[in-house]
Amino acid sequence: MSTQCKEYNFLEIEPHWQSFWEENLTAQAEQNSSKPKYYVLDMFPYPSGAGLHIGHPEGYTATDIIARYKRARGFNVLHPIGWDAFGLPAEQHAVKTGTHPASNTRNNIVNFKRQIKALGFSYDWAREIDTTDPKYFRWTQWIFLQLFARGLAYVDERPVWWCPELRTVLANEEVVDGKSEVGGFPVERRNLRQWVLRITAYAERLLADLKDVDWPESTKRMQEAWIGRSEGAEILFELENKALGPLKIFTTRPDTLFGCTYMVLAPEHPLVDLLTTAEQKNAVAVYRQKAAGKSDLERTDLAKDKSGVFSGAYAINPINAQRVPIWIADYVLMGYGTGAIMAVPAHDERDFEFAQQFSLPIPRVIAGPDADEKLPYTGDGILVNSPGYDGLTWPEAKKKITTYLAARGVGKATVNYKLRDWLFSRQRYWGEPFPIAWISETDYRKAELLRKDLPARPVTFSEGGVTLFALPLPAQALPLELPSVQSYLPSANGESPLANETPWLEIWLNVTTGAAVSATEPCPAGDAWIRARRETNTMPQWAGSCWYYLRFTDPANADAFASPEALNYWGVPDLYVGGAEHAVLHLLYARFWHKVLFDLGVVPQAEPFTKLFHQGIILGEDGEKMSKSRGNVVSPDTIIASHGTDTLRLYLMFLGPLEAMKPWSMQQIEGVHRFLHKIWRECLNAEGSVNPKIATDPAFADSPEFTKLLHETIKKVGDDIEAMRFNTAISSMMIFSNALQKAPQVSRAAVLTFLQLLAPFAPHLAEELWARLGGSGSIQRAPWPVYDPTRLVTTDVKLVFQVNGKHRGDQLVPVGLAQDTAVALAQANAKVAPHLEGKSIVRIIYVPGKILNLVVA
RNA sequence: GCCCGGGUGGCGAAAUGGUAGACGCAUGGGACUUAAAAUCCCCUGGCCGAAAGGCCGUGCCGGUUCGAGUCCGGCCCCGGGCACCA
Repeated sequence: MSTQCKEYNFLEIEPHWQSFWEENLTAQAEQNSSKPKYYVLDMFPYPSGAGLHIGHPEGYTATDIIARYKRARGFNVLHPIGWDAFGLPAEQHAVKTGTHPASNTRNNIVNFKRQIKALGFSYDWAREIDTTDPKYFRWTQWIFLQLFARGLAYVDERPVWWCPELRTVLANEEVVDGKSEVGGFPVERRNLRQWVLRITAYAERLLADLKDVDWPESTKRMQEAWIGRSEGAEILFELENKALGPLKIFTTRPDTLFGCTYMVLAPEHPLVDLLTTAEQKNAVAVYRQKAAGKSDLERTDLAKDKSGVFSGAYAINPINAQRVPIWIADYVLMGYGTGAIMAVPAHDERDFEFAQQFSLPIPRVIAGPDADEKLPYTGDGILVNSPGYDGLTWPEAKKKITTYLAARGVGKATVNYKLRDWLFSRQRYWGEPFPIAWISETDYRKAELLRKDLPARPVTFSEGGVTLFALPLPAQALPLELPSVQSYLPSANGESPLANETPWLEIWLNVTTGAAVSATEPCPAGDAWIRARRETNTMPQWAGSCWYYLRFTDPANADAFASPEALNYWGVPDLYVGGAEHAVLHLLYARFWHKVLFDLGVVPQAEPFTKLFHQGIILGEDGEKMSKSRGNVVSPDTIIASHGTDTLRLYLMFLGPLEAMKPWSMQQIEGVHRFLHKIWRECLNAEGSVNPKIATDPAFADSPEFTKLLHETIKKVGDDIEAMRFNTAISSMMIFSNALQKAPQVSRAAVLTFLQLLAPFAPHLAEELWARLGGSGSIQRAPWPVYDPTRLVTTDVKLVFQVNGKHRGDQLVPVGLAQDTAVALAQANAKVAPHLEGKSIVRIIYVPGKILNLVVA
């Protein structure tokens, strides 16, 4: 049932059809369908208090068009949405107001949902998920247990980014230019007990499998760079003080071993204290302290000035037995390789700078093609000053020297990655609690007899001389829910607010069932009960988004994160759309978890996101990034009220290529709005009844040109949707509507077909006009129009005449015109002839139907 | 510094190596109207020209080609990412 409005009253039409669709379940994915499946997914939003940003509907409109198009093409479409609702802003709000983050989150979700519904997206709301729902995070915790059982989770005291303002640690990736990504607060280094996930164990596969996914090349490159694989060798340098054992270094250039004139240890290197000589002790201690006080920002940003201090110790170069001084310098990072390097100043820019500063020798061992390149020389070349290896090329020498060292047991070829293990804990309240209890060694030994899900090696942590063992809760005890707390404020020493909740924290734990009783109560009877303290850290926001795309296939399942049937049928998203800002973080973490699940045999594919697309950023009208402070923010709510969501959707797609960064324009949106008004007027007269130009007689035939254009438009719109070129799809619909307007009379069928093309883009208007023109059922259920290739055939084409490559004229000619005839026509053409006068044709290039180029001299 | 994108009218943009500027916006002119809005029609890359027409034109310089926005080489500018990773 359509509305009765006489004019294009989008404020009446849009809510009308939104409730119609909601009541008639147009968007729900079918269960047990024999249709082919299509799974199209948006990156689900964090429901912030600020509401929907204009960038959200950009990507969401694109996926909605695809979803509606695929449904019309006979696919069973899964198009879900949910909430990535754990996270810092909600918690900071809780800290400020003292209200539970859950209630704030709930309010935000209500608002987001209202906004998203007002945009008319065809999400399957029956599959809505919320990462903070215990029914959901139960499975987040379950996946963590799988990682834990496989030895992929461990605890480590390590220097981490601590943000005093946020009172939490942040992952490397969450720190930008020495400030927190959220809020932009300064961060500092602190040593804290942390959960860490062994993502480095998957480095090779995360890198190799990038070749199998259809992603933007730039995003693949970013992940490649992030993983940062480099091949080289580990080499052992004997120390003069043999009692200390060898010094292990990593280098990608074993071929330059003869050029090593000093060694560098990172200030944090464990050997520093041991090998520093008495005379140097003071200087080294001072330097180390200074280095420790520097943030990484200072260590890298002020990078150009190298600093360091001599340790007083020497190592022996394994290739030529030379004595090499050992320096301590913070340009070597403890976190990469072995935290120690051999310095080859002649062929490494950093070593060169350092050597110059401290007047260390810089002997050349690689000669480039030109006799005397300036040092440092990092290019290709052959070895010199390397007795026994002179004259070899770089790769040959690399191989030969590595082999030589390996044969003597002082070196081996290795691969290093920049990728570090993933810091997985936050000292916060508003996140998934770890399903872990800390217990004594005695109790752990007992648990080992009762439990089969413990890791091969126990995860332990020592503090104040006591070693605690990490016992996972049994899966049946999940979810482990958050206790209610008095204060959401973390303690200043870096412990989560959960650490203050003694009744939740200190417990009697049943090892086999995971049942818990507060330790203030007497210990329940039975052997399985032990004393335990719960883990107080919570998981980072990334956890919930690492696997949500799997939950959508079977969101209500209480026995598994999703059933094998659902996972087999729906698989992974066929298309995943979201911002490029997640190029490394979310997308890398999710790939890691997916591969773990794949290894467990619970998901059938090795990669989660086969096809990925990033929508571009929409700038303000001033061409700057939208921001409150600039006052150039455009809110979807405002536009929906002034122009309607169909206009907004169409405009967002018409702006330019989806992936491009483009400025918003209030003038341009009027053009798109007029286009929709025009379609309305062509379909309906001022009284709101069918425009008399639309032929009611089914025998009425459109002109051949009009029919041809219709079929061209069907083809173009379909092709463009498939290729996600929505802007040109809309152009072609505008061209058609211009023809529609000029035609004195048109068939009803042609107009209905056109409305179907428009329907994925402007579903409300299309549905309304479809109903008023007597289309049967919902336009959303009508099968996608098929173009007739025979209608696209043209008999006459415009042939362009060129003389010496310059356009000189053109003429309408029959398709498949013979070359001789074409040349004769050109010669006879009044505009072409003068350019041929007095000249002879030396060459003819004829592309039938396109161009005839006469080369004359 | 390194790795990706991208530079086309007044503006957003379009163009399997084959008429550069489709489509839309804006500007100007006209029709309708008492008037306005809305709508419709026409013009609109630059220069020369009364016109017909000509010349130039896709960041810059060169090259390949009958023909280059598109391919190749070298630069310049803008945006994004990485950045002492040995």
